[in-house]
Amino acid sequence: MDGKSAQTKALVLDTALGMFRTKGFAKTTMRAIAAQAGVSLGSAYYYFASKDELVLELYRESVAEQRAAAAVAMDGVNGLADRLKAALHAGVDALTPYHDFGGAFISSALPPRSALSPFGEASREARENAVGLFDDVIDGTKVPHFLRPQLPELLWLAYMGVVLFWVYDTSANQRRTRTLIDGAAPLVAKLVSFSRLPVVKPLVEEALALKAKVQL
Amino acid sequence: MDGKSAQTKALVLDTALGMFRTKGFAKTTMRAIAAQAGVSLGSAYYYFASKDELVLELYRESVAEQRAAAAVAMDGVNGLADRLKAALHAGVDALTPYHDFGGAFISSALPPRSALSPFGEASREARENAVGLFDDVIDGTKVPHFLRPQLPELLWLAYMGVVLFWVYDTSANQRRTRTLIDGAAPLVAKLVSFSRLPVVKPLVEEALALKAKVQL
DNA sequence: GTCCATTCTTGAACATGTTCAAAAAGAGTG
DNA sequence: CACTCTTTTTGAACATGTTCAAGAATGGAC
Repeated sequence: MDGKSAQTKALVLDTALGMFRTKGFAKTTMRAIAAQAGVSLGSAYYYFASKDELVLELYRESVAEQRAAAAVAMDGVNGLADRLKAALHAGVDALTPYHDFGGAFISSALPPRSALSPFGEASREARENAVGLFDDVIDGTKVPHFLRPQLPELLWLAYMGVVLFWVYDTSANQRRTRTLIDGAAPLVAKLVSFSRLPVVKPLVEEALALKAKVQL
Repeated sequence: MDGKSAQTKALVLDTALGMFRTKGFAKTTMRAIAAQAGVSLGSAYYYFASKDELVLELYRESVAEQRAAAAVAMDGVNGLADRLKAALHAGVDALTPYHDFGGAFISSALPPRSALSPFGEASREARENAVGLFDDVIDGTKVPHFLRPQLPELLWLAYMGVVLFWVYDTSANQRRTRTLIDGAAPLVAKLVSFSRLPVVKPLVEEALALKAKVQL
């Protein structure tokens, strides 16, 4: 963990991320990463146990980028619908460079055993960061208090769905995803606001109870 | 496509599926499949272009099993909640042998480019079968007619979510998934029935419109 | 039966993620 | 410096999915 080794690790990581961005995930070979970084294949594996671990770093970086971009985009914006819209668009914007290898990412990320799994231990920090993004979204909006504690996580889950949709979205500039965001954000906001109504509230409470009961 | 070749193909497939079930997906090698089936590696690849294609067959088979099992389980059961519950439990039951390599399956299945993608062309037949399952579920229950055409596909989407949850569910016998089904089925039924109410209906209609607008 | 085209079979070769034992470099101790 | 222990580096070796060119088997046309 000394100066020298930390430098090498960072060098390998930067090289890898750069190559992922330009060549895509599958086409970027561990050998090529090592060569370009000027270290041996074995050295690359000394610092990163697997190619997936490299992607995990990318994931962390991307989550941080998304949160930062979302914070900027929401600045001065009021109301849940608009804040949500701004945050999601900013998030997707930040993801854009990775669209081409989104499939590969999902393939590595979703399997439960994977270190990358958004639900797993290794990515807890990143996940908390991502859920925190939706804390930021809610911040300063009116949310029924019985919903408040669970809402960020629910929104994060929904966002995972949006990201999944985005991965599949081959329309130019992912326009369909934009349409989805523009349509879904006001819907979610209405749903949240309607959750106060006597007809709806029990339903929502039942759903929340189920979520708690079923939670990992 | 003659007698002989069809036989060889079926032999390879059966061998593969059997080995997937007993050894798991990752541990089952193309070489081992070929050897056990008594053909050369190249021959196996003559019939199946990739290991994934083998999994696609497994998927097709499994969907058919799920639908059949669900039909039996729903026999004589009335009401959306109960029919849904029965169908989902039967579906998950049919999936049980595959739980161990669910992760591998997802990893192969979800990437958009994959022949296996549940949303892709190659699996259209299986998907239609799966959506048809939820046609069976609705059959004979009271559903608001403005919802009726879209409901099977929506339920299928939700079911995809349940399956994803199931893949991650490491509790004994996937008990958490069972809990989820038992809780979610009545919720969905209530939601469907409430969708008639004047407060809720516009929301649902907006959601349906968005779905149509965004659809692939 | 002979010939040709198609279908099927084969195993070697390839690419790439990963492992590992050995060696080199570094750091601390006397 | 000499010795030892740890950290780092290395490239060969391995496993496995996949490709491919060459050959064998098959089936029809004449």
